[in-house]
Amino acid sequence: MEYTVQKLANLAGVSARTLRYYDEIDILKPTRINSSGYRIYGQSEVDKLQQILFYRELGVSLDSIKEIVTASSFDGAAALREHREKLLAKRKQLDLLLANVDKTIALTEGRTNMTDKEKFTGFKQKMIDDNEKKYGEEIRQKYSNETIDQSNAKVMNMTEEDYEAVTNIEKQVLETLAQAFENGDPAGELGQKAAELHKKWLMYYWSEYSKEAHAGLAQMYVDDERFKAYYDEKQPGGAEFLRDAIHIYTGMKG
Amino acid sequence: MEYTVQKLANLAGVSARTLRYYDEIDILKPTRINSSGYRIYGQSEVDKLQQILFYRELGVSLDSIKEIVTASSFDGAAALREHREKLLAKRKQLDLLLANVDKTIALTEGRTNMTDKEKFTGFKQKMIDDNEKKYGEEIRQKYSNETIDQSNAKVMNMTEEDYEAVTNIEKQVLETLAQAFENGDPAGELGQKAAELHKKWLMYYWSEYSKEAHAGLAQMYVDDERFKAYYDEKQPGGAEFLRDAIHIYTGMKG
DNA sequence: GATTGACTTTGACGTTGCGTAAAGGTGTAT
DNA sequence: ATACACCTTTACGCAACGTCAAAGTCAATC
Repeated sequence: MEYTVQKLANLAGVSARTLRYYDEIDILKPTRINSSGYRIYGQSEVDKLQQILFYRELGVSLDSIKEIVTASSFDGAAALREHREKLLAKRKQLDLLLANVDKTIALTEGRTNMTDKEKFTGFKQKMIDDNEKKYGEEIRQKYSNETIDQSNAKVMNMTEEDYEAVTNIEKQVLETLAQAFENGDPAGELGQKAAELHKKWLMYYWSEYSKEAHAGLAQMYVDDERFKAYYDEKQPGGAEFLRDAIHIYTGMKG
Repeated sequence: MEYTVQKLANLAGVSARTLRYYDEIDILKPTRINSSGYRIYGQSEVDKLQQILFYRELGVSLDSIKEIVTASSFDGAAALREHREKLLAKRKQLDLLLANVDKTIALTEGRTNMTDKEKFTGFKQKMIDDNEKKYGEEIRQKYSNETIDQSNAKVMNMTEEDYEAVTNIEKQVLETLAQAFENGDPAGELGQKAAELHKKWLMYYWSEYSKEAHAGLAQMYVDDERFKAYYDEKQPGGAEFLRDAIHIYTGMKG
């Protein structure tokens, strides 16, 4: 049985454009071109198309499908396992989004506009997510996965009062840091107060405290551009100063 | 505090390009342009960007975000509820994909290439999925959700022998249909045999049988281009013929 | 004051998987 | 002869930017 584009398209439930595109990207070529320039497909193309569409249904990219269907020696199972991991990650991400959306709906219901506090909340969440994306691997290597997940979970479960409190403490950290910076001594009273406030702030995110982790985080504030920018915003060098203060406070060097 | 693109970009953790793009699509304009043509952002822009990024994190499209942040009267909660539904649907789809991938991995493991039977399986699955996408709403209105879900579940749980059997019966349906078509009478012996075989085939997909549903499905074979193409492939008019035969077999008119 | 390096601008193409004309040729039934 | 349904290639459009490229600006350094 031979098919023109439309015939095959109807049979397979795709558009003729799709078949032309598959021809274009060398993923499925017709058996031959007839005298009028028409694409003619045969049985083996039908079979191949079935394969292609099957993988497509699984969400595999056409690029990957190309590898799978062209290289017969290609390890399809391995490709699928890899793809499976991606799907799992995607679903996890979706679950996070859903939790976030649910919470936001709960927060906004009854109030038409968001308060500053809520805006800040979203920002914090974003920072965590961004951080996870950019430095997820590094951080998850330094700390354990549980630590990170627990931190995220703790943020998710914060009450409104918690948010208020954590916002307040964060402000205090920055103010104290600014004062201490003028003073110039990380080991001084103000510097150590800033480190202590920072620990207090931290405990809204972490479920358990260790001096090592605290010192490590402080070092990250300097190494990680994002955090550095945040603490350096008022005074350049603020991140380094805070790190030094925390290292003295914890008695650690990172 | 005033920011240039990069400054604001660093603060917010996005790229400068993103900010220029947001300017371009009128979603976030700078406060002013300085004498050198530089974009200068102020505090209110920072706040607005936070809002934008927050919604973006939730997976809302920039188009929708635009509506949310520009029209203050816009019902953000309703938009989020709608978005939530989309996320749920997406996750459901993901779960289906995952189940499918898992099964495929299990099937292919140990065998390097897929057998024809398996190819067919994938194709059937694809047809079901496609059908669900294109006619999901219609069909789910005609039949109950449970009917559809059970059908899909039944397909998922078929054994290899089932596949063989159902493939065989499908072939028989088509052959008998072809013979009956030559004969010309849907009410004749062959036409009624085709209808009976079709019922037998159907029972591999449905968990319970009703004449009404069978007759309705037969009508759908004519109304639905995809199915029509399938049964019309050998003989144009095949879908209508089968419908008539089934309507006589069930004693229904659809 | 000239150079360097880090910033800024606009413009424009690339990404993914096709949808959707547009402009023209082909096949067949009436 | 004409209509109509098919086929072809070419090419823009979509979302949300990434990534050069070419050219101007700013602050610091030689």
